[in-house]
Amino acid sequence: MKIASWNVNSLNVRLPHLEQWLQAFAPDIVGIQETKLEDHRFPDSALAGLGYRSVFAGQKTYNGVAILSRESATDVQIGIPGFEDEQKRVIAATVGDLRIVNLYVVNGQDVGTDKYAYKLRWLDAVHGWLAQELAAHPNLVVLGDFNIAPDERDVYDPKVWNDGHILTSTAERDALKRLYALGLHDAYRLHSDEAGIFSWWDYRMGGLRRNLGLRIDLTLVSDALRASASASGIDREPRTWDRPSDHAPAWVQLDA
DNA sequence: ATGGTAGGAGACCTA
Repeated sequence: MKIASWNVNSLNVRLPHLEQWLQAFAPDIVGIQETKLEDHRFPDSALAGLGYRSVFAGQKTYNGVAILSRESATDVQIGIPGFEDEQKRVIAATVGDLRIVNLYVVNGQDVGTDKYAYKLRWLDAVHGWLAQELAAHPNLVVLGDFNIAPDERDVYDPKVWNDGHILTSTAERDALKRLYALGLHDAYRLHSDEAGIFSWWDYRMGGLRRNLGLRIDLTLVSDALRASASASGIDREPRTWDRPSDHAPAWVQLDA
């Protein structure tokens, strides 16, 4: 069972890439972020033609999340319960015996801004909710664009990406560690301590060519799933295609 | 990285 996360940066533009990648990689479950599509425009019939069912929560221009799965999804939750938020950043669903939570974490703009404060508030709300989700669903996978690089191995230059920078500030990394403390594990780090493996490269400055990237797209598995997470990685290939998303898919393999 | 590119809306904002 392969489970993946991909920020497509506009599903309208990237649908051909998504279709090509679904056929090549053949994931069982995929969390998509930044669809930037209102629900009536979601291409669910095109994806059904490839064997994937879709649940989604979108809006015009920004944000937008979806879960694609070969098996049907049930108990769909949109947004963080009890947390008022106009931005469509969260969708969760049950697929088979797995609970899947797909997050498009707030970017935060710059440390100290209102958007940064919103990011920390938002992450705090996610923490409280995931504690409840874990209690109800021990087989939990939390995946998405976390907009946090967990540690120095996950950035191309720790001097640039330091405590004063969004995606790497201490408060953001501490918020991620609080999620780990619930009993969630970065699947990639279960099997690799390699540095310089990234999931996002800036469109500017030849970011991909020079490998100036960050690993901010994560798949977290709960304690109960930890032993079955046999492999995890990032599929860099779609980032090399013509007119790509700035993110590559991150994935985890769960054995039965 | 006080810079640059991409997407989408609509004559800037977000990333």
